[in-house]
Amino acid sequence: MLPENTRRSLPMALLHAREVVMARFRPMLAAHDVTEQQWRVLRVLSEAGSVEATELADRASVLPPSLTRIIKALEGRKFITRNKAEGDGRRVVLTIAPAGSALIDALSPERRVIYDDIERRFGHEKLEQLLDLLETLIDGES
Amino acid sequence: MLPENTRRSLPMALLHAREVVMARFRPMLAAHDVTEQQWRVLRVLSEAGSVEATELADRASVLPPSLTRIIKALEGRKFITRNKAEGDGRRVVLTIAPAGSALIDALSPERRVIYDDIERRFGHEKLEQLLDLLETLIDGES
DNA sequence: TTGTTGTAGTTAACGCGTTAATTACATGTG
DNA sequence: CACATGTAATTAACGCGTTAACTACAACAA
Repeated sequence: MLPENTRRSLPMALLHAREVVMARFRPMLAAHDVTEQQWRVLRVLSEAGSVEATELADRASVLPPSLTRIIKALEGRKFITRNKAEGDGRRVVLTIAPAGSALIDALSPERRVIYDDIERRFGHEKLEQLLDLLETLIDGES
Repeated sequence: MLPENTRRSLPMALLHAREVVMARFRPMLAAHDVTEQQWRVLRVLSEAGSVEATELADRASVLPPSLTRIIKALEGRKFITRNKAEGDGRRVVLTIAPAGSALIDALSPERRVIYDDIERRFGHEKLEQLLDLLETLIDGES
C-alpha cells in the first residue's frame, strides 16, 4: 500500500529524522572545521584503526568518489595516513593518525552531552527499539 | 552514553537505512529524469495543490536555496507553475501542473510494487512501528 | 608470455546540501 | 513620509551525492 501522506513515507521520514538529529551535531562539527562525511570516515577509522578504502567507504556510508575527496582533505590535515596495500598495488589502506585520534577524543565530551540529551528526550527504550528496527531494515534490504 | 560502534550510531543508522530504501526507488526516478528532491517537491505539491515556497521547502525537507533550483527545473518541464502571492510581493506560490500530476500518476503503480515489497520483507507491523518512532523523534526534536 | 576479463580507485560532470550574503518587499516607528 | 527592522527568496561558494567513464593493477586463460 502506498503511504497516504508524505509524513508516513518511509524515505521522507528517515530523511527528516536524520535532519533533526544532525541539527544537534552540526554546530560541533562546524566548530572544528570537519564535515559530516569527514567525521563519519574518522569515526570508522578510529574504531577500526586501519581499513581499506572500499570497506571504509562502505562502513562510513560514503561513495568511492566522495571518499577520494575526503581522504585528500583528511590527509592534508594529518588526521589520517594513506598507503598502498602490500601485495596489491590497487588497494589503498587508510589509517588514523594521532591528530585524528586527538580530534575524536576532543569531541567526545560534547558528543556525549548531545547524545544523552536526545536519548533523555526520546527515551532510552525507544532509542534502542528504533536502532534495532533500523538495523533489521538495513540487513534485510542490503 | 555514546554509541559503542558506528552501527549503533543514530545518525549513521538513519543514513544507512535511507540509503538501502532509496536504492529501490532510484532507478524508477532516474528512468523519468527526476531527482529525489524534485520528486519530494512534486509529491508535496500533489498532496497539497498550492503551497508557498517556505512551507514547501519545509514539508519536502529541502533547503530554500535548493528549492530555488528545483523550482526552475520543474517549471521548465511544466510540472509546476510559479506565481507571486497576492498581497505579499515577497512570497511565491507553487502549484502542481497537469504534467506534474501525470508524472505522479504514471509512477504510482511502480511505487506501489516497490513499497509493497519493502513492507512484505520488513513486516507490516515493524514498518508501522518504525514510522511511529520516527514521527515521535521528529516531533520531539524539531 | 600475451591478451582478456575483473577489480580498486580516481576523475569528470552535474545537481543538491549547507552556510553566508544579498536583494526585494513588508512592517513598524519616528 | 522617511527610516530602521524584519522576512521571503535568491545568489554565491564550496563540499558531497550520484552516475559514468577512465586508469592502474591483478588474475586468469590460451
